Amino acid sequence: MSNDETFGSLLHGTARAWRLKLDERLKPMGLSQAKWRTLLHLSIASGPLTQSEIAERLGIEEPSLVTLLHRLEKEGWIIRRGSPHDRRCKMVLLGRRAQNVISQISAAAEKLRHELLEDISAADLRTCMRVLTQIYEKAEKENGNGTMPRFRSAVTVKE
Amino acid sequence: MSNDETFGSLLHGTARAWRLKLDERLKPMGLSQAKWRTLLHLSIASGPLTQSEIAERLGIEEPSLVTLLHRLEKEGWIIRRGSPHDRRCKMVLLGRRAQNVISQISAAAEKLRHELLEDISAADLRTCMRVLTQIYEKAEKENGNGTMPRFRSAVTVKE
DNA sequence: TGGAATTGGTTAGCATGCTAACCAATTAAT
DNA sequence: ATTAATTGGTTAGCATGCTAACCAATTCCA
Repeated sequence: MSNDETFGSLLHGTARAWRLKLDERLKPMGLSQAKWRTLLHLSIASGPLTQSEIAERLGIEEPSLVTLLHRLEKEGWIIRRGSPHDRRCKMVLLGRRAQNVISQISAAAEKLRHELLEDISAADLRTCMRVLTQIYEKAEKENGNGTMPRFRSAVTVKE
Repeated sequence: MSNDETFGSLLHGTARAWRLKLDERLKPMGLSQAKWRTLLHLSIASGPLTQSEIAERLGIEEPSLVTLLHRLEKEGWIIRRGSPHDRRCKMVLLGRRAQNVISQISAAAEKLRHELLEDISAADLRTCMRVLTQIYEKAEKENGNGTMPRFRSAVTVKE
């Protein structure tokens, strides 16, 4: 009868476990996932980003980002300044405090990824990523939802 | 340099897309994911569950469940009643309203699962589930976290 | 060019998760 | 048996997500 939600549950649970694990490690430096992901995207970008650009990369809605940025700003992680070109926009850039920990964030994320994936063969990992990408694209399609994060040609294994 | 968070991001995004898709379909009947999952677990269980049992199955903390049950109770989905055996416990059972939609919930969940997975070969799906299970177990291990949902021998494909 | 549509950001109000701190009931230990 | 520890549930307070409604600036088009 298949009344358990096997795959969805597994997918959800695994994503959650991964997130919790990283949160747990980054908590000592005062960062949650929402925060460190924001900082990481800012550091990867070439130059400051607008809020809508950040929201799009994080895959969250603008209003969610607003409060997130409020917290980050209040805690000195980022700086917001108006754009001279478009007075609607606010450019977001990394504050002093953030610049000093970006490398630690990346390192921790990478270390965790390595730990969690080390036992998995490259072939299996590729298959898994391909399947996830397929599911993702299927779920996103005809879904009207314009704020999902984009994945580049994601089938690239770095282990 | 691998400064993007490929796998974690993909995992997270896919889980999110799946969840949003189902939420979207169940919203018309007044149900969010947290709610329908609770109802489904109650319907699967043989007899009423205590709150801590539900929390464990959902993989959330007790306090999170309290407010969730409050909402469900207020809306007539469930009933809470004290246990005669252990006066600390509250038994939770499905209300009238829920009994009438359980089958629709399962059907919608199953339909979505089918849609999202239909293009994927059984072998790939098995591989993917095995990988996810491995990651899950690794992430959960030495993690002290006692409230993660348990996955049975999850490598069973139902497509 | 001047009104209409779009875009960027905000606030308000809610849903859903968390931890910390607590009470009451039960169970374990001495 | 009485105290200590554990367990089930709650409240308080916060973090993080959402939609709806809104303002202001920009862009589009007739």
